[in-house]
Amino acid sequence: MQTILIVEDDKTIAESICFILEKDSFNCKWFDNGADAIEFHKDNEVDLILLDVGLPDMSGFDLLRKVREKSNIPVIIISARDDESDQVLGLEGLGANAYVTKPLSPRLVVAHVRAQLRMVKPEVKSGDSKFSINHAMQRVVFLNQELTLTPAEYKILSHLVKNPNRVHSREYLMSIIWDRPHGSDIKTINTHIKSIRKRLHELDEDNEYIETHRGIGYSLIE
Amino acid sequence: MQTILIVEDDKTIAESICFILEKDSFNCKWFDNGADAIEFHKDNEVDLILLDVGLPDMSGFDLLRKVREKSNIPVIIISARDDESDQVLGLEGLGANAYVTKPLSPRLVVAHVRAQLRMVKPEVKSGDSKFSINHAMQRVVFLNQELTLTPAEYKILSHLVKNPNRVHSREYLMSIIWDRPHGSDIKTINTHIKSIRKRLHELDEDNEYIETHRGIGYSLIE
DNA sequence: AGTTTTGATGAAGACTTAATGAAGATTCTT
DNA sequence: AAGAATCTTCATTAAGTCTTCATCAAAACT
Repeated sequence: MQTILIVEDDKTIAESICFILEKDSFNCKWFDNGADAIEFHKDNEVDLILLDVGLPDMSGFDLLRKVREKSNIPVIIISARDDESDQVLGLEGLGANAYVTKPLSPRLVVAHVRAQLRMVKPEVKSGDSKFSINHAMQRVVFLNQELTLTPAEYKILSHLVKNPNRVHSREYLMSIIWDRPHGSDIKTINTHIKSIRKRLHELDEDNEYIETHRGIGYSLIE
Repeated sequence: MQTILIVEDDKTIAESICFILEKDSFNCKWFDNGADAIEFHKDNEVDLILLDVGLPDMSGFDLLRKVREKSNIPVIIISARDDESDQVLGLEGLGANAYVTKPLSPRLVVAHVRAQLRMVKPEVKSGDSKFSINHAMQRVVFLNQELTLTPAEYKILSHLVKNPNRVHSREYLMSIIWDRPHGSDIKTINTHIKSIRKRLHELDEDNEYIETHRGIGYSLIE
């Protein structure tokens, strides 16, 4: 599931876009101000940002600049101003990837989102991974054996398998386990990772597949 | 040199876009009809297509369909019609990557072109630097090897890599390490730099990449 | 050259973060 | 409601990291 971050102070617009995106099975996260959005982006995996340039607390361009310090994900700018110089500044100078102007149709926005994500994810499916997922059975297959996992373990490991070779923050992994906010300790993840590692070691003692990234989280190595 | 294919029957528009693109050191090829453009695309390397949907001999969407049979290069659609359903059809159905409507400013078109090409070729690094950043893994890549860095080292080095050839004061580098004020000795930076240098020397003994600027700070030389 | 200032270096100790094992709490099943 | 499985928390240990300090080396200044 891909996460779209929408930064837009107009609740109506945000909600209608979210509605369509979620129907299209995207995970949609809305913020009505830049500061919270930056905070979220810092700790979470975001696949694309929809950004209104006219925010109450900071310029959308400032936000884009901040985001670009950390990642290269596609950013689609939403603007009321049909002003060319703004567009050029956003696109050219800061690396936004597309530009839509208000009034906008949610369907068009979703089309843009899809167009961008299609570029970014060329779906790298290589056959030589030691992991695969048996969706129907809700099992992770490791070295041709089906692992016996608890629900939480399955959620974490299958996500790691689907997105290998990148760091996943503990916060993000937490959000995968529960559907709704749940105020429990971040260290819970350590324990789940521990038990996943234990199960992997039962089938392959010698290798470490889950790597710890101090201060951040974990990644699965292929 | 990257080649842009322009398919546009309005000579004035085509010429002004070509003019700016070529000034921007793109190689620009113009066709006023779809058939010739398809012919050219078949036998030549094209990096991006600018496509007017209102062509005399065939629908731009038909052309896009033909192009997509062969390649996945970015296609930017130029349209006089500001009609949503057309946009969605082009973007979603056939895999266009961006959409601009007439009347269009050549500068904006170039901005879109750059935005798209940046996505496709993220590894174009002008001076083919020996450094790059693997965001997903939160690692700095040096001479094609991923460096093992502590969090503080990663923060410092990745910042230097993103902003090479300029001096960064110790104070500033300190501020990068911590989120909140932290009253510790400025000389801490020296120690971090020392250990970064040590790691770099493990992969390249002979060169010094981090330069000391007495009384100020450090810089990374590309 | 001699003095002063600034940076490099290596190592020790303080501090932070993660792994571990086990116990308690919660949820699910029967 | 009992029992089993699972999830979360906790205390402890282990590992890794940051900062400081003392000492040495290099550069700048007189």
